[in-house]
Amino acid sequence: MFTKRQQQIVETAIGLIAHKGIQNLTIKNLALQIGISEPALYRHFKNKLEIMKSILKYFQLTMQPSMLELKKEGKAIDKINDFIFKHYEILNQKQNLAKIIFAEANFQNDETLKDSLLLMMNNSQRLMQGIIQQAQENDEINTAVTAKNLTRMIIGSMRFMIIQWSMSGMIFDIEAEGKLLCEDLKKIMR
Amino acid sequence: MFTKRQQQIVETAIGLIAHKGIQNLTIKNLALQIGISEPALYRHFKNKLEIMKSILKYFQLTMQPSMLELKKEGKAIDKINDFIFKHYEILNQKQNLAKIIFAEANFQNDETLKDSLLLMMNNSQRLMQGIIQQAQENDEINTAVTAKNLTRMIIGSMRFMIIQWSMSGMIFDIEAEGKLLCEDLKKIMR
DNA sequence: TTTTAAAGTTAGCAAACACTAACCAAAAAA
DNA sequence: TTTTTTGGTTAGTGTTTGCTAACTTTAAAA
Repeated sequence: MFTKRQQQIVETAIGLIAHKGIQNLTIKNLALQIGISEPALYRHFKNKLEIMKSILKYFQLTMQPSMLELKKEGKAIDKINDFIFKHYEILNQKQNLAKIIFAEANFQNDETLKDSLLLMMNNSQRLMQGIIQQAQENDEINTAVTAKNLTRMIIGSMRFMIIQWSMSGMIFDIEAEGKLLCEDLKKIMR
Repeated sequence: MFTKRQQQIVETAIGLIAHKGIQNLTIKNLALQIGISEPALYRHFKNKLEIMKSILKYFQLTMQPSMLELKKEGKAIDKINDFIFKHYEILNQKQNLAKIIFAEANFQNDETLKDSLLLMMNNSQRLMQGIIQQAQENDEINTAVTAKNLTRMIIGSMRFMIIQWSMSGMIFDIEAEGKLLCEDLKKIMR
């Protein structure tokens, strides 16, 4: 998928955006940070847009393990529980990624970027909603709240917690706090 | 607070960011859109950073009516209900603002911007959490879920819905959908 | 009526931007 | 061993960026 150098470039790019926003991602800064010249970057990526696209691809690859939790066999509640845990575990390991994964604004300048981000967002939302819907039919999850809104509460609260975490300078333990959130989410699902 | 021209500049700037991200907000684009020359802009704002700061001020002023709903006297559930309704009503009227109000990434390039955005975010969160906490003590709201996490679910689901709305091209009726979300949020609070 | 201040103009500047041309060294393939 | 490919380099391109100098018009104040 990515060569070692390409992965380094993508990860450095994510770091630059995480630190000072998309306007901080310039070819010059990227080359400087890595310690090679600007033209050398173009041996690994056609242009800046391709780097941006690769960041999204990197998102997808990195978050795949947590998505897979939702695709396993088993009880809906357990799948959602494992999804949340995996999610926070990964983002705790890749904190720069946590800072920009929900910053859709960074990918608004190009239509193809915007579209593929929307696709990723819709995929996870649809998957979660499908699981909840089915579990509601099986009487595993409370039907008082619609599947759509329950999905919004779960994903929304997860996202919001991650944003609070990254904006506050990662001062709290996201995995511990995520565990507590997960417990409370289970309560409203029953 | 703002002169007419300043307000026009701020609103146009919000429109530019909403349309193609922060990288689309340039002095040239701004002047072009308004129909004046670039140097004319500098008669109204010292520099670009002051325009960015004014966008945040404009946020605050615009969302004040919905914040005030939380400061009224009355039942917690009613206050939260009115807060949600007002929120969606305002953002439905100012759709460009809806597109960027939760796009924290746009204000990451400057420390002072980042700080004042964090302050605004924390304020609304603290206010909401305080109301819920008190209502839990009065047995008005269910204590099964902690006030902190209930706040995350409410604000998180609201934010997520607005992001879905703006990214999907505003294809659904946010006020109607917000009403349904509000009903479901009330259910989990009881 | 004269003076002053506010708000506009054209022309242009230095720095930053994404990217290219041309060349070179080292490693891999033939 | 020769050839080709890969991944670097220095130097430089044209364009865009935020912003300024200097001048002009319009309207309010004296």
